[in-house]
Amino acid sequence: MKIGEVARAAGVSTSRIRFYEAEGVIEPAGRTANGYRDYPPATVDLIVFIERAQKLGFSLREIQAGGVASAPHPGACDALLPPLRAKLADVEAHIAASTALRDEIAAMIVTLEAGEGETLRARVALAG
Amino acid sequence: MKIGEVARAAGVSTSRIRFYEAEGVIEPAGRTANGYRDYPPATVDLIVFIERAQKLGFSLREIQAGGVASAPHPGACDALLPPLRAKLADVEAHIAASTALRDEIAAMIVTLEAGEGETLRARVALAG
DNA sequence: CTTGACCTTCAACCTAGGTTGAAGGTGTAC
DNA sequence: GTACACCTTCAACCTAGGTTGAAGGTCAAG
Repeated sequence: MKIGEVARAAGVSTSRIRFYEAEGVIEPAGRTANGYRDYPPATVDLIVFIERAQKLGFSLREIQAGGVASAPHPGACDALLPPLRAKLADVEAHIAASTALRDEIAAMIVTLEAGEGETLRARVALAG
Repeated sequence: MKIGEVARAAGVSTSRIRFYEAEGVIEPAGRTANGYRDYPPATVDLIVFIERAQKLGFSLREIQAGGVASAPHPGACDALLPPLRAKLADVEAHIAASTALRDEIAAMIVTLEAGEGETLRARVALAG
């Protein structure tokens, strides 16, 4: 598949695919006689996967390190477990912090509604 | 307070404080006769607050738009109510998204632990 | 044979959130 | 009177994840 075909199929720009390749996130494409990149069809799924992983909060470096691009056989996917567990812990901490923030903002609103503006700054400073 | 004092008290660099001021996230400091910035002590709390909000996923622009820096005297604090309410909704949406993300990551871990590496690609591709 | 849609490389630019460094003024202490 | 910490501005640099544009090669259609 030419880069444009892959791009359309995966819903990304061609420049992004070249960028991924240059960064080593996906494997270098083969080349046709005229020098055009020639991708295997699986590249489309791979790019969709990468997009998805990014949305899950993984950086391209993490995705690359996870060996996603070169994880053909089941065994190699095990490399994804440690970063996934770490990410899970991150996200859980984040949820806890966000929940605390929500409560705090709600409390600030109550304070303001009660007309006790002066105490707001103190509340903000003390919280967290 | 001079910028260095504020920086030490808040645990940030002086360059960062100048940066915040330049970006309009905090109000411009007054100046002493020799041209040094002169901050009110409350700036320390404000910077601590900004740090905290950032850690929870708010951008400087959002913090700025929230009018945090210009929350002055009690009366004007009412101006904070609408942005605060908006922020509350944001945070709640954020929590919901993070929770969904957590569940998804947990599901991926389970898939990997079950040794079904081949299905990971499909799961990831289909999710979201 | 030229038009238009592709493809190539490389370099420059973008946002976000800063840091680093050069060049210079200020203030206090010995 | 000079050393040293502190302040000023401004410009350049950094990572991340790309996009945009210039300059040019390729290919099928009309």
